[in-house]
Amino acid sequence: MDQTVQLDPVDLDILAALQNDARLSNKELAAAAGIAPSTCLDRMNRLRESGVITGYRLQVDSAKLGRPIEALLFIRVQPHKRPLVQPFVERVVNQPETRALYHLTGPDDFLVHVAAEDAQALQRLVLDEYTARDEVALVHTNLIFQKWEGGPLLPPRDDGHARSHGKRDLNG
Amino acid sequence: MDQTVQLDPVDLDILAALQNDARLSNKELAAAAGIAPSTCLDRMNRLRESGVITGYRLQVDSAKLGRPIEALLFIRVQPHKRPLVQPFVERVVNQPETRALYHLTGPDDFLVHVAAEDAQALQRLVLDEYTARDEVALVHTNLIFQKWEGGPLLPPRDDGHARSHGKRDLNG
DNA sequence: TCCATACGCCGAATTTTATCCGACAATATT
DNA sequence: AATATTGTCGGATAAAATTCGGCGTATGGA
Repeated sequence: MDQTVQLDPVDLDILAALQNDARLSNKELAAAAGIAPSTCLDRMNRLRESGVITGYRLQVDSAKLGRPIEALLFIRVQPHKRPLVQPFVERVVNQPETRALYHLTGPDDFLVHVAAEDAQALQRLVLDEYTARDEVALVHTNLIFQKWEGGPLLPPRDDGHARSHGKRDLNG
Repeated sequence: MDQTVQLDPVDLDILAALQNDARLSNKELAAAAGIAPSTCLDRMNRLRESGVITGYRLQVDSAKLGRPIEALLFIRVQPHKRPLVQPFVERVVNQPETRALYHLTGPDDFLVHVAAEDAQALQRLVLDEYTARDEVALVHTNLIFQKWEGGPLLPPRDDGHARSHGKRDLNG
C-alpha cells in the first residue's frame, strides 16, 4: 500500500483547508468542502486510513523557543554502509537541535536541519556531535537566512485545469 | 517582539503534546498537561498570541498525492541582489512542486525542497523553471532517499535536567 | 433493460467538548 | 497592610463531534 490514492475535488478541498490550519473544526472543514459534517468525518477517516494524512503537526517559532539560529549541515559519512548509517540516523534524530534529516544522493550523504541557541551552541554541536565522530568524514555548515516552508502540497493536475486556491503563503 | 518567551513546564507539556498531534482536543490537551480545560484554553491563547505557536499543519504522504520523487535543488543565482532575489523567491514559493525554500549562506544561495510526479517531471522542473532562467547560474539536484522531519522542537535546557518525553520519533 | 448491491452522503439525536465567566488564591505592587 | 494583577479552577451554556438509520445514485450482473 504505497500507491497513489484516488482523490476527488472534495478531498482536495479538505486537504487544502487542513494544510492551512490543521486545527479547523470538523464543522468548519465541512463548510469549506461544501459537505455535511458527518460526511466530512467519513472523508477524514478515509484520508487517514488510506495513509494520505500522516499526522497533524504544530508549527512553532524556533526563536521564541530559544533557538534563533538555524543551519543546514551537509554530512559525508565515512564508509557509508548500513551498519554505520543506522546508528548515525538514530543519534541525529534524537538530538534536540535536529529539526529534520535527509538521506541524499550526491557527494554529501546527509543533510541535517538544526536549530541552535546561538552561534556558540551551533559550533559546539558541529564539533562535538559531528566532526568528533569517526563515521563523519566531512561537515559543511550553512546558516539559514530565511525560510519558507509548510506550504500546501497539491497533487499534479491530471487534466488541463488545476484548482486555484489563490497565492500560496509559505510562511516566512 | 521577537525575543524568547518564558515558558513553564505546563507550556512545554502542551507544546510537546501538540507537536505530536496538533489536532488533540482541548480536553485531551488539558489532561496531558495536568490542568483544567479552561486553563488549557488560556494557555493556548497565550501561546498563540505570544507567537510561540505560529500554526497547525497537516502532514501528508507526498507519494499518495502523486508526487513520489522528492529532491533538493541547490541554486546559485547570478548577481544575488535584492531586485533579483525577491521575484525568484516569489516564483519558487508559488510552484506546486515546492515544499520548502531556504535562503542560505555558503556557495549556494538557495535550497529548494521539491516533490515531483516522476523523474521526468523533475527534469522538466529543473530545466524549465530553474536552469532556463537568466538569474539562475547553477543548479545541483540531489534526490532524497529518505527523510525524517517534523519532530518536536524543544527549548534548550536552562538548568541541569531536561524533561524526558521518551525517544523522539521523527516519522520516516 | 431491469434488478441487486454497494457506496457515499445526509440530517437528526445523543454524547462530548469548547467556551465563557465569576470566584478564589497566590503573587506582585504601592 | 491594602490593593492590583495574574493564573487557576469549576460550573453553566453554547457549540461541536460522533453515531446511526435511511436515502439516492452509481455500479455491475443477469
